Amino acid sequence: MENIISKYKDKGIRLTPQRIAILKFLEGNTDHPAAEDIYRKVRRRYPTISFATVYNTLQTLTEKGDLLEITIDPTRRHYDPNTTPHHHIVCTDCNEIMDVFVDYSDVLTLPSHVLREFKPVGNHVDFYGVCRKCQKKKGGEN
Amino acid sequence: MENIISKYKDKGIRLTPQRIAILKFLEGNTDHPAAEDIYRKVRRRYPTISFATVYNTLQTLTEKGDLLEITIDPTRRHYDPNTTPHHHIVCTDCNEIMDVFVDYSDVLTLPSHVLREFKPVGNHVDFYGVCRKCQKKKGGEN
DNA sequence: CTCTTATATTAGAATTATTCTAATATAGGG
DNA sequence: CCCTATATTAGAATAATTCTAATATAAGAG
Repeated sequence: MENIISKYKDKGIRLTPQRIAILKFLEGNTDHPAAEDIYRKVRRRYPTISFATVYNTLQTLTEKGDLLEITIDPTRRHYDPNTTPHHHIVCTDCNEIMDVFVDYSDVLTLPSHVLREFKPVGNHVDFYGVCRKCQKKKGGEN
Repeated sequence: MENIISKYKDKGIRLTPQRIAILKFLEGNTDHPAAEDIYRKVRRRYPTISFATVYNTLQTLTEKGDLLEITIDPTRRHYDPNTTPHHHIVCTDCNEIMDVFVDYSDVLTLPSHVLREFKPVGNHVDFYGVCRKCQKKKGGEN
């Protein structure tokens, strides 16, 4: 936590108690929370926190490059404090998301006619699968 | 168009004029339209069509496996009538989406600890880049 | 060709995620 | 300890999608 504070002291972002709570919740979190998950958790300690604060903070962190927005669930944005390049596998049944730490950048090459139209700046692989819990659930349905 | 009709005759989906109009709009379309794009277009010929009809039809087609939902723009779902496995590159500036027809399945392997938790069923690569139009626009900003 | 009914369409309301607003509060440098 | 630029807040606004329940119709049966 001290590290969080020192990390942001200079970046021109004010460390309010609400922001510190959000940062603490996010730090090391691998659950890929949505804004509402963060709101629910932080509200336990700061009952008057508003969604605007949560969204503002998430946007600020994203702009500073300390948070990634994950667009893999069509119903809501998820956030990932791990900003090292990595990928995700989502359960097609329950939408659980797991990290995939493999660097595919060498093999994800683009054909020249695409490169003629786009200057690539990054990539992200969405894997789809069925998690163990849902495999069991489905097996039981037969 | 005859092909569309015969294609759906048996599938247990009724061919209403609205659905035919949606199918015709989608057939061969590579623009990755959102529901609203489809609604606007079809409304020109069927001014009373409702969003419910558009969404219902898109869902039906998706369930029949004849349409793909693309989750790459956090603000809305896009649809792709090309159901052969392929990928997309999105402009980070204007959100234009272009198809990428490359089969990466051989190289997109997953580590064993992921395979222990998930049974993979597919994958999709999101490439991010800047399209030519926006490159020019940005160049002009300096 | 007409009847029948299961299925589709419709207008509009409801829901849900996200953004906006404008009034109030406060972090943190001086 | 002040000052003020920035943050927080409640609540309204917006926008995509889903729901509802009344009405219409595709298409198979006769």
